[in-house]
Amino acid sequence: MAQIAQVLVDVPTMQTNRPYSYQIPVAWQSQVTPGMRVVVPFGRGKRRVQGFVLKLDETTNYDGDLKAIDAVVDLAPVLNHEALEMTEWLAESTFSFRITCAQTMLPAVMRAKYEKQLRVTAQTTSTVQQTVFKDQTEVPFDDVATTPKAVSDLLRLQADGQVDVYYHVKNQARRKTQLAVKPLLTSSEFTEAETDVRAGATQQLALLKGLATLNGEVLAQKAFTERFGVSEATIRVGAKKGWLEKVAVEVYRDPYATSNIKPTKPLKLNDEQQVAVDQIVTAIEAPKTTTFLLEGVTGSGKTEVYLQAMAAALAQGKTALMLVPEISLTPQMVNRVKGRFGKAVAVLHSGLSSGEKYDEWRRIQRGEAQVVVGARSAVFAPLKNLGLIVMDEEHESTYKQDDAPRYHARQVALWRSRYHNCPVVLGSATPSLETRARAEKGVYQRLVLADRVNRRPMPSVSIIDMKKEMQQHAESNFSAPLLVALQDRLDRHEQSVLMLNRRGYSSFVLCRDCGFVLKCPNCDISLTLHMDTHTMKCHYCGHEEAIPRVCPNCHSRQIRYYGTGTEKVEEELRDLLPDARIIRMDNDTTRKKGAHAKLLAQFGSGEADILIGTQMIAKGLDFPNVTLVGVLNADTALGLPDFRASERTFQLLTQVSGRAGRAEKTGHVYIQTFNPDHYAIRFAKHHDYEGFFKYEMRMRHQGGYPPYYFTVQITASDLDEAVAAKRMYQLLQWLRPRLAPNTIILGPTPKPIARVNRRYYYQIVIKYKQEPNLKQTLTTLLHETQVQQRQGLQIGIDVEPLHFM
DNA sequence: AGCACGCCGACT
DNA sequence: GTCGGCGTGCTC
Repeated sequence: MAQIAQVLVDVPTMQTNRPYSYQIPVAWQSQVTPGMRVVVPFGRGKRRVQGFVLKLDETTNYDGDLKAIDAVVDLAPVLNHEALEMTEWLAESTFSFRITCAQTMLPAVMRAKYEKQLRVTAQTTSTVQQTVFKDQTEVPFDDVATTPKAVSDLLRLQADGQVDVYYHVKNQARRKTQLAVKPLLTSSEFTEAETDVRAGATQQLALLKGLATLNGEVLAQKAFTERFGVSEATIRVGAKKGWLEKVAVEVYRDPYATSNIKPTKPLKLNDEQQVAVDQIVTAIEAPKTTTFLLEGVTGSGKTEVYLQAMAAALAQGKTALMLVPEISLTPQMVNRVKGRFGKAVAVLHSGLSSGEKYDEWRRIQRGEAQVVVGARSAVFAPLKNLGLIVMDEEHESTYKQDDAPRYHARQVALWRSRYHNCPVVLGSATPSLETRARAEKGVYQRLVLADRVNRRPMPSVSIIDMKKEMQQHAESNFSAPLLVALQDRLDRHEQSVLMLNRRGYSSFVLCRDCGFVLKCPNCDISLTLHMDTHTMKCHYCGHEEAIPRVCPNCHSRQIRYYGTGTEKVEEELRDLLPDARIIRMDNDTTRKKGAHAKLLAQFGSGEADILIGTQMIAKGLDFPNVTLVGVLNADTALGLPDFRASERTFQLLTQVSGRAGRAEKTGHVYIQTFNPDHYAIRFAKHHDYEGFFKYEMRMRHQGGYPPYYFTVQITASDLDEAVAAKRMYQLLQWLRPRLAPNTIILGPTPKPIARVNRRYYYQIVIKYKQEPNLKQTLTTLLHETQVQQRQGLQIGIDVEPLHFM
């Protein structure tokens, strides 16, 4: 019997990024298995932390005294064999801690919360009882230890044995239970009991009849009272008479319980779709680790291909995972999948409460759900026997996590497909260059849906040169042609969608006399005006202050807001088209849970003529009556110092164009831009992905960027700008001789937003073709910089970063 | 991370 | 002398 457990402890540092051996108490030796959470003592004090059992051993090569596991948190492993292996791989490939990776794979509520408490002991004197504990037996350490003096006093008391330090390791995961009625007699016994009750006791008779019909099954109390017309009071009487027992049964928090979803049937496929489905199904049945790139314009029926391929996986007795960008995980999308697969579907996205996420996760874990639809982190869904992984809109940057572990869901999906020996389908109308290039080389198998379902034509696109417009009209967000088109749609009772590209753009306050711009005191960026709260906010650190009435610099009253927010656009449009009914969708109006869906539903049912929004309206929505799409500022992202700016602009414009004319009415798109000749905009006008791909590949080749090179970004930040800069130059010196001669190192440069939260950021970008020792080199780097971490210097490594700013 | 240990200055 | 400041090393 294994008596030693290798435990990964919840202490995210470089030094503790390895398993520690613990003695398993005899009583638990048959119970503890790899993948379970445990509570272990760690460190010289009385600290206790949560940990994951990685493996069991008979022996250990640690020659000190082993400590023993304090508590076992789970009855069954929460990380299976696959997850444990994935932890190792993920930590190594993203340069993050194993414990962080393990926690990332689980619902947030399964992360332990720690509370340091002070407890009374037998030696506690009444004076201490009064001063420290008041009338409690336990107080939070931080409540008492407020000053250095108080801390040293407490330490003395602890040495005296007057107080005891205790760490609570709290599992936040809570199961929801419901009161239920459990019959204690058989049906015939209930029928017999009817003769025993007093004449006229109709309620009790109803209760007995009800209990008899249950045939021993447990039923929720609420359902029982409704079905049999018995009051709670009567149930209490029944419990007293020994007829029934009130029990708590576990229930899942089902976020979609009240929604009424109609079952859907598979649609008839066109030839291209059929070819795609056949190829994928062949790979599922083989089974074979194949990566498909399903390339299809908006409206070409990619989703139907996914659904039918997923159905094939289920038919094989396997499971299916479908990843969708957070933003397109709309009720429409969920309903479509739930309509096809019903109760087999679990949904995971950020809109769920933490309890709902936990319950959905458990349904998957227990094998009660065979289909998972979800955003980025759903890629870790504990599905067993995976038959297919689908990643819709694979080019979306939300698939990359911005903080540690900085993983890309696509990489995780590919890893899992190798583990399960199953195909992956990457779908997009505008694949990322990396993916499309791999398809070109034959690494991925390309499937193309060139036709739109029903042969609908693509919308026509007009490019409007805003430089010319500005010369002719006063400063306005709306060009003359766009306004005419909007008025025309109003007259014809058709709907319009207007998109304001917020990337690289914001409304800030500027003094027209001295040019002063109000900036965040902590960060290096201008504050954004929020009319809803009447404050200036920093989008990076959350700093908030009042809107200035006079310029803080020159005291002029000519301080105005500048730039464009959705609110300002809405205001202007109400002026220009007073009769139009307008709905605005942005972070402010959709913050509340369900607001997003509600606004879309309003627009869908024709309660408004025009929908104004940010990027969030570019995806997933499909309204047949929308015949006009306007992009107010196509090129704000083009000015950003990022080699992916063109790619993002092209993708966004193509995507938003797809919102026009999805039904029998043809659509028209107006793109307002200051760069009408930019290739990203020209190719978007002609819906020419191939043209864009070829052109952009040439640009990437010239610039030495992905997919021709791999990239790694190293960031250093410090409260002192000079320290951050100096360390980065030292790092460059250290790095250069360790890397191949043809590897390019860019920087160090201050990040475009150099200061965030009072810290100064510097970055180095490594571009390489072949660096077999890179992993080792960077790991060494992390180990060597950990000493300086104490002094406040933070080092971050991002493999294949998506944002270079 | 969080804790103990150890080495220096300024106080009862 | 000792209290407590912080730099350093270690956690099974």
